Amino acid sequence: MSKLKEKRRNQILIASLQAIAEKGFHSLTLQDIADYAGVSKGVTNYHFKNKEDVLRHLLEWVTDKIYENEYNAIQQEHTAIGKLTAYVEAAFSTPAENKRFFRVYIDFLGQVRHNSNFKEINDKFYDNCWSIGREIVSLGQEEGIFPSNMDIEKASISIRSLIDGCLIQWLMREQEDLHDYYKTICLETLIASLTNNNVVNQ
Amino acid sequence: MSKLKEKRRNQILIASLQAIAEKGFHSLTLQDIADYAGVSKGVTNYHFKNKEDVLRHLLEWVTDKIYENEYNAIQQEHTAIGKLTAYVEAAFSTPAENKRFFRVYIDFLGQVRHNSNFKEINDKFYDNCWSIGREIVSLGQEEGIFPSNMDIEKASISIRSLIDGCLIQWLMREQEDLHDYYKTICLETLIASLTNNNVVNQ
Amino acid sequence: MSKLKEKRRNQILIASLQAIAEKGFHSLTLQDIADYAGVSKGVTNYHFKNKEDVLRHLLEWVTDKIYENEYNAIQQEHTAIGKLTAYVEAAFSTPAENKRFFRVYIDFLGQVRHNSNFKEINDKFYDNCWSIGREIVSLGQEEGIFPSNMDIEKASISIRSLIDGCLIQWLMREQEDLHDYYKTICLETLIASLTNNNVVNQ
Amino acid sequence: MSKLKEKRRNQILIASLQAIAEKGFHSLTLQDIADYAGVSKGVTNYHFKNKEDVLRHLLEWVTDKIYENEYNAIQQEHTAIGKLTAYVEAAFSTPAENKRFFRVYIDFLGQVRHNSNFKEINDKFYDNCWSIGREIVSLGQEEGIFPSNMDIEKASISIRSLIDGCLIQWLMREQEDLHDYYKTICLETLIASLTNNNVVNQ
DNA sequence: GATGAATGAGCGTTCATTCAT
DNA sequence: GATGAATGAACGCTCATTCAT
Repeated sequence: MSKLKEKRRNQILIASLQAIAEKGFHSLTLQDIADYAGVSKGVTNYHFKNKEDVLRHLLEWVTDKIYENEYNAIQQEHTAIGKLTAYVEAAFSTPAENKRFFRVYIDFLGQVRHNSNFKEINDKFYDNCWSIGREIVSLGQEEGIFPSNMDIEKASISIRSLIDGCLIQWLMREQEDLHDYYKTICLETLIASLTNNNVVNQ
Repeated sequence: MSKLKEKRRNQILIASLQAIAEKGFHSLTLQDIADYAGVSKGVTNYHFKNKEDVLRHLLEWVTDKIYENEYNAIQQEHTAIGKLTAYVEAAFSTPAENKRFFRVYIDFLGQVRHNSNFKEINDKFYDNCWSIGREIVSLGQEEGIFPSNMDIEKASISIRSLIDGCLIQWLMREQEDLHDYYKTICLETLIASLTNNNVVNQ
Repeated sequence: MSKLKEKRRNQILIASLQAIAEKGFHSLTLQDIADYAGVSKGVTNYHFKNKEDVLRHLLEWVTDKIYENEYNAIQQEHTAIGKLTAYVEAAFSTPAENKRFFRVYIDFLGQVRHNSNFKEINDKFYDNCWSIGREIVSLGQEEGIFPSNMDIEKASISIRSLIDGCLIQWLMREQEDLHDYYKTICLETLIASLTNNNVVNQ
Repeated sequence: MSKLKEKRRNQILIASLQAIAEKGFHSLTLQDIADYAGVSKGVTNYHFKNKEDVLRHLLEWVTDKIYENEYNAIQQEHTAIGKLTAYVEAAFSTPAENKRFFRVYIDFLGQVRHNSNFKEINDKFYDNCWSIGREIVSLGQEEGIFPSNMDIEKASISIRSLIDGCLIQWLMREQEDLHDYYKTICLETLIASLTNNNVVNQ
């Protein structure tokens, strides 16, 4: 595929992201995408097989972006707590960024069970998230601040679950000023659960 | 409102629940509702203002059901751990029940930000959930198994976040056999985070 | 199916027939059908599965009408030549009627190879036509005016082929005044071929 | 027009013929033509005014090909029956060739009445066919095997009608193995009708 | 000469909503 | 109370045509 075509496709994906972020997943029309991209109605179908194809690529793009952002963040830190903090910071990002990306992601969740392509992409996203969790937990165990008998798989699953759960609850409440509050809750709860020596996650 | 009218409305709501559980939120048509309810197409519009009105009542009904179920469960227990366990057990319910109710609830989440009625209902649901959390955390502090300086508000928020996060991740993976696994992870993580004496949730 | 529904469906079929007769098969839109039927655009899809379903029923209706008309005509006569004459007369009908029905039929022919439903209906039409031919040829042989060793199958095929060939050529020339001329040619050629004692159709 | 231009136009016409033969007249797109011709999408509009212009030239090309083939065939023979046989042989050609050319021709028939250009081309084709018929009938009368009082115009019209009628019926049945059967029926019927001394075509 | 990205009118189809019965 | 026929706006999608390169 040519550079130009690739650029056009990205332009359409970004337009779709913006359109969904503002108008919502379910009311998204091809006309919306065209309008946000500043092109004509037919362009989307010219560059993508169909609307579902756009959404699939968008989900992949969004989850990749979220993961990359989080992955890069934890690489900057070299302690378990440092990485964990960076992870949560990256996941929460800023209120604006979060709405732009994570809100669109939530819209996709409802579609996962109706679209195996979406499910596949989400499964990959989970895999990526768990790998971040494993990296943090392993390091914490090496550092001796996390119990050595802690089940890494379980822990990484619970980390992502709590992050998603907190983000969703924050987003649903639509109070931007609670952003820091939820971020703190998320991080504190993670630290508490991971550093408990009466660990049950075994 | 007459008993008959009330009965008809419930019949329609249950039919809608079933229809969404099987066919999905976005492909739900009034014809579907009528088919599942075994009535004619016009009935829905006769008993509800419009489709959105049905969905609003359904969301209310579903969140009430989820809450009631969880509330009743914790009333059976009289220790913090007992109540917490009962809470998670009730939230996870059975795979089938969970799909029936929580999957529909996830479908609604994407709509919350576009519909203030939906948001209001979800806010009420959160309030209810937090009250369950508060009850458990308070009792745990009285029992002395949870740190006395733990922030009850934060703890109750984190409890619900983790439950929702775990449920969503489990549902998205579509592997029924992981139901117990996720339930265990959820409960163990909650206990670990709540019983940590190096508590940071303060 | 109720009487009323059946009536509506017929109304739509007749509207489609008229629309195709005037505007052509390929430019026919659901809006055209609605306009000709004097109803709204959605009606067609309410009473038929889709556009193709309308066309299928229309082809069946048209071929049935053509056959019935021809069948009834030959029942009025009791000699081979009388029946043959009646057959050709009925097939040519009047210029107006012929345009209304046979022109639409020609439009369908191009679709037969792309639609097995259409092919099935056309095959049935051919079967019906051949049965008329067989009846005439058998009677002619009994009367002794057609060679007794004439192959009835072949003869009935050639009869319908000539009728269709003449009708198509007449219709393509779009000279209404040639209607009688072509009808005469068709009948004379049929009689000539069927009464030739140096018969080769054996 | 330059040789190159002429060559390109022929390339496009042949590609169109192939595309229609395989995909059908109504689903033919300019993209199809480009694909079959192995050129880019814009080429067709560069060498032809528009799509209809391509089809017009294609119809002309196809009818000319059919006629030429038939004309050349009868020039090889020198008796009426020989020429008639050669005519029918040429018209039926082989199953594959017939599908390639005559099936496309049938697709055009439905358009004739909506496009005066198409009609003109078809009228010319009929003229050519009738001239073949006249040549055969005249020779047969000279040879004394066809009645001298036979109407040459009528006879030539009936000859082409039967040929087209038989070809269409054979094509519609989509049974390749009936090719010889229909060819035989066509020829035998023609001979029977033309050699009948009780001739009515007068 | 040739390309193929872009356009936008127009298609078939869906479906919430209305309303006569 | 209940029905379901009818409506028509709005959707995803196709494709002939245009035109900058």
